[in-house]
Amino acid sequence: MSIVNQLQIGVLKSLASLYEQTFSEKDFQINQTKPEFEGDYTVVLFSLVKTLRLSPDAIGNQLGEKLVNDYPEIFTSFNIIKGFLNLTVADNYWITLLNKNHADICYGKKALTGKKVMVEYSSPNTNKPLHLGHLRNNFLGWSVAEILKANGQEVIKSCIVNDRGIHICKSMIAWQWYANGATPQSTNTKGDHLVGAYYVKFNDVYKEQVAALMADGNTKEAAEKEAPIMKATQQMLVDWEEGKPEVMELWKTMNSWVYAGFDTTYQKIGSDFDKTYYESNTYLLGKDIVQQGLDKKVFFKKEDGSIWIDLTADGLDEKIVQRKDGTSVYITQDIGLALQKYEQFNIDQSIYVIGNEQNYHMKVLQLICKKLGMPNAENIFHLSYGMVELTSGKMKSREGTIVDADELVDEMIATSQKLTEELGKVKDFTAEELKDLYDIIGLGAMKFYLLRVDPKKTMVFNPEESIDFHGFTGPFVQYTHARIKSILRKELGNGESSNSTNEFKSPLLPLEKAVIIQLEQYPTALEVACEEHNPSVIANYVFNLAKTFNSFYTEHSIGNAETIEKKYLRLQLAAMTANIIKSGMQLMGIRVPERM
RNA sequence: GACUUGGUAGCUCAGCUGGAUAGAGCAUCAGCCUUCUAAGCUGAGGGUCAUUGGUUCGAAUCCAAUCCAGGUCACCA
Repeated sequence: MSIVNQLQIGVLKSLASLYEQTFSEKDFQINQTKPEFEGDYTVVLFSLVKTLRLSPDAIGNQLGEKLVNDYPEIFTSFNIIKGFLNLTVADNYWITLLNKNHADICYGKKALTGKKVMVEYSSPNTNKPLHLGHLRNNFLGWSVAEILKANGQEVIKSCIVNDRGIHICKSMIAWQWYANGATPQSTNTKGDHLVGAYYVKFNDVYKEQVAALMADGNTKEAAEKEAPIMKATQQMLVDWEEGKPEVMELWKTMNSWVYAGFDTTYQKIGSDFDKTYYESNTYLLGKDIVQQGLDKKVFFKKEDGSIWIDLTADGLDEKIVQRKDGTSVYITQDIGLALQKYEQFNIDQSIYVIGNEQNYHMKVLQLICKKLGMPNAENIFHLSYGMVELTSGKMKSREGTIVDADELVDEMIATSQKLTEELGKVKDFTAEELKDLYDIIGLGAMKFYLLRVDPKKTMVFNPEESIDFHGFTGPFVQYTHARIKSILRKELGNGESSNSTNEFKSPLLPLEKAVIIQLEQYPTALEVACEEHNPSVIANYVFNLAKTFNSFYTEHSIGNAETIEKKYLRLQLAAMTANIIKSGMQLMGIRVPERM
């Protein structure tokens, strides 16, 4: 149990016995004591004043007295300043904590809860390569999945691939017309980039054709409809739905190129999935549900035969669920897939990592599922994240300001290589070790940069800032880890960590204590990150821990500590810091090097 | 227009279930490498927490209104 929890319980018990009144944790607040005051944790007394009709000083004195008396192994002294009861936690409490947990690489992780969750993320389209926005999505989804696991949940990572539809046909037509049979092999191009290039080509040609038609006197609408390349694309979609062999073959071939490209990227960035859905398999799902919905009178049919749901009573609009020609729309297959997920995997919760532009759509989806009486419909959770913008504004494909994922990854790795070479600290590494190190640092910097911001918020990607490896960055944290490891190697060899059960007689120094207090908070940070589905909680935690440790590190020597007891204490402290840094960074998919 | 999210230092972001003098990184300035890795550390300057009003012993935090910015409101996905 965390120290804050223990204090909470202690205060509750003390209040009950002192005043014969029952309180709840919400009746008072516990904060970490501000550095300018003496003490470690603070109980804010104001909120108790009214109900107890006593002065803050009186309450504080009685409460402080009782706590120190009843829990001598935890609290050693207290002081009261202006309604704040500051308690000092016993050195022994911290030392015991260190002794017990310094070598535990699972510190903070929770036992299995039995809860089963699916996290869907990534959701790429097979007509263009991944970009910066996908990276935020991937890192977020992956990290949230790991955070849930660390909190004892069973997680299935899933991905829905958007592999069909008019946009896919666009790149297919353009390839057919202009590629002369070019393949990834013949052009030495990554498959997803090759296909993406023809998607761009489509748009260029389309624009030209529309302009030409308008010059001939057509209206804009007519021109957009009549442009030959668009007509051909629409015909191709019809052919695809009918399963016309040559179209299917082209579709399969081009998709296979894209998948090969995606695989390379996913492998590089460390994204993986337990289950992949393909829209070409799921787009017909949900059709029978439409009929059920009609029977249940959740849906209604309009005169033209289209089927709708009326959500106006819930403050939303009417929404179509099936076209008049009987074909299903986007939301229909989403309903079908949502149901399938629950049925196939028997999950308790379904998390969708999708951009906030789809907030309305996801609200509608959940509401429809509820109205249909689907089990667990209330456990559909949209993890809505903000867009990534550039310092110059939004990414726009038309203006060529899309930041390509592969290029960005390469650039980050190149930067880490350059910096590593300049610093020249790992000259004895083999070529293989070096390559691995550049990956660790470059990818670590990128993931940290994208995960350190609250997912809900729109964030700005600044290229110069992203390749700065100082301050609030992944490499800073990695560096702290490497420095600790270097000490541990020197002091302990490659053997076990220090596990001496010395009695530490000298009091903890402020910086020693500051580090241990933060170590103690890791389990709480894990819980918060889980509840909020928010990896930035971990990023901030791990950064602050590293910063505190670095202050300690420059001020006090570990190898040449004042006494042998101090040396062992500090070795434990360093080891535990390294373990937690490693564990926290792992939750974000970031590796930490032994040296850098 | 309706719904929705946001507005905190020059920039990027924490803090938001109300508590002590609002924090961090970058940038700027001044220092610290013959002792465990300087990708580090110490310090300085920099704020009308969008505005106005309300609730409260106490408001960046809660409520209301206003201003500004983003998103959505498709028989697109």
